[in-house]
Amino acid sequence: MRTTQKATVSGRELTFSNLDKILWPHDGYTKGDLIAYYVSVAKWLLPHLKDRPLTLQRYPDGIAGQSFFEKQAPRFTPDWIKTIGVSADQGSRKIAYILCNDEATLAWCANLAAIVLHVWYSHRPTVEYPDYALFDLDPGEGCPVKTLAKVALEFADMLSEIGLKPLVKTTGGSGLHLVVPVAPKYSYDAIKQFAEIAARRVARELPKLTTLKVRFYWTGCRSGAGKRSFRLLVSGRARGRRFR
DNA sequence: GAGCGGT
DNA sequence: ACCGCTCAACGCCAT
DNA sequence: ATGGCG
Repeated sequence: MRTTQKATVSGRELTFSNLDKILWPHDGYTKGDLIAYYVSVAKWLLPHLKDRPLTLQRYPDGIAGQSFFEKQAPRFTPDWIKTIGVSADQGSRKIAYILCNDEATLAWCANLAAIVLHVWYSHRPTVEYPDYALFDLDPGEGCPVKTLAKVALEFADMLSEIGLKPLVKTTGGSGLHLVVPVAPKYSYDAIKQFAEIAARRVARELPKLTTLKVRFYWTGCRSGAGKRSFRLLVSGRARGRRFR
């Protein structure tokens, strides 16, 4: 049986379903908990989502079940939810992405068991122009956090020297992110090229003879994977061989 | 999770 | 009424 | 090559 209940989120009447459905079987957290959590952090989260094309990663059967991604806003999306139509490439059809600009939209997404939210690196109205580049630094096997941090900070220094203002962030996992804000006036392609050059320089200039094993991924463009995204594997095992 | 189309 | 399908698009790995 | 997995 499917239980529903109405609730008002920042002035908007929403219908939630199966609030007691367990999405985290180990911890017992439910879909209701997910919604409550997202609402509770909305004040800090929303600024990062505002006006950015959103892809939902939904887990209707919980984190142990199968997930799926959803770019196109579902047909049943209420009309008060803002969307933005963007085509992946010239000539391909537009996808109407959700813009999660308010608490009610966030709660509505959470009700769809959208545990993970992916946003583009650009926002309306300059949706073709990223406002940051992102380097994902993953520790290779046996790479201690300290080494990873050292590399991140040196990388940041290099970028600072050419006038950028990079930020080093922790991630949910074991890696670090280097976020590099840029003026929204360069294409995804241009930013990608810059990022590749920067990553290659780091690979060249950083101590190779230490047992350093760090991977730099340019997960660049837009959200998650996609035609315009590009991954750079800078350093693998001994003496950085493979490139992609 | 929700809607759709086929049985 | 119920079932099966869709909902991104990569690289990588196994057939 | 093709298909499944993450």
